[in-house]
Amino acid sequence: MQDVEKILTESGVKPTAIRMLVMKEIIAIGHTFTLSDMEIRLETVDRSTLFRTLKLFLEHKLLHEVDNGSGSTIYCRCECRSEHTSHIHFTCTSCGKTFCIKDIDTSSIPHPEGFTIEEISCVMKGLCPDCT
Amino acid sequence: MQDVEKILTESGVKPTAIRMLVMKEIIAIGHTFTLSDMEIRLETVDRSTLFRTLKLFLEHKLLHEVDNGSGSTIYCRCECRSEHTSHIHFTCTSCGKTFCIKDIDTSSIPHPEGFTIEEISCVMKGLCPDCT
DNA sequence: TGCAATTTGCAACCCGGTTGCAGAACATAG
DNA sequence: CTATGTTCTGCAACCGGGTTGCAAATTGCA
Repeated sequence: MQDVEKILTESGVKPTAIRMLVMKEIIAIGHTFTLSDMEIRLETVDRSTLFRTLKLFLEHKLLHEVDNGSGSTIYCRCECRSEHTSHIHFTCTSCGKTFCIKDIDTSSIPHPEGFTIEEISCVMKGLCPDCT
Repeated sequence: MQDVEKILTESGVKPTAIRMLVMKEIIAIGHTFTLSDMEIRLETVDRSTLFRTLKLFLEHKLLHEVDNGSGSTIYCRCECRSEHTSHIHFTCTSCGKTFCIKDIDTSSIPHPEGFTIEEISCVMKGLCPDCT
């Protein structure tokens, strides 16, 4: 188990009991998750507190957001959080997990002429290696 | 003005007054739109009726859906609706319009190893030619 | 220990999407 | 032209995710 308190303080987040609990859970989950996932796993913690905690983590780069078009925000704590390359995400239609595909950079996607690109969001859906 | 009634009947949609009104508005808009856009433009028509009408149009391939991660569904009636290649979409951060980029096929995006791809959703954000 | 600042929980709201239901419009048979 | 069954529409209400105001609890520090 990584030192949760250290992770928080190093990112400038005051390590309250709840925040450490949430970070511990994030690490336990391993892959991506939603606010609802967290609500279910940490029943004792209020929805709004979880929301604010995850928002704080986002601001401090402890997490990043993935948009897979499901409508609900997906949070992800993967190693790429310190890098600045934007990458593709993959959502498995069988197990529901979302993955960061770190080895494909979005800059390898052809750019349309006449448009100035600021951000690329690319999500693939299908079967992950475990579900194939 | 294209013959709205003909467009509907040819797709197997019964051309009621409201449906013709909606289709006329879709053509007038020209680019993409949301349910809320339509609500504002056709104030006299009920939200649920518009919702059901657009859903019907989707089913009959008179429209297609774009997911730009905004949470709300974007509808689009572009020429590509008859083609089966999936393409990239672009949302302008200045004027808010969403465009279908028909000349870039999503199959040109590198695929990750071990994953079976069923669907690719790729949305770029930035400035459109008009706003650059 | 005491007080100010921060964090948390509760309740409520917003917004987009969606549904059940009843009445309106329509189409068809007699 | 009327009666009947079907389809369409509007209303009201609900759902789920996100978000906020506020008061109570907790925390940090003098």
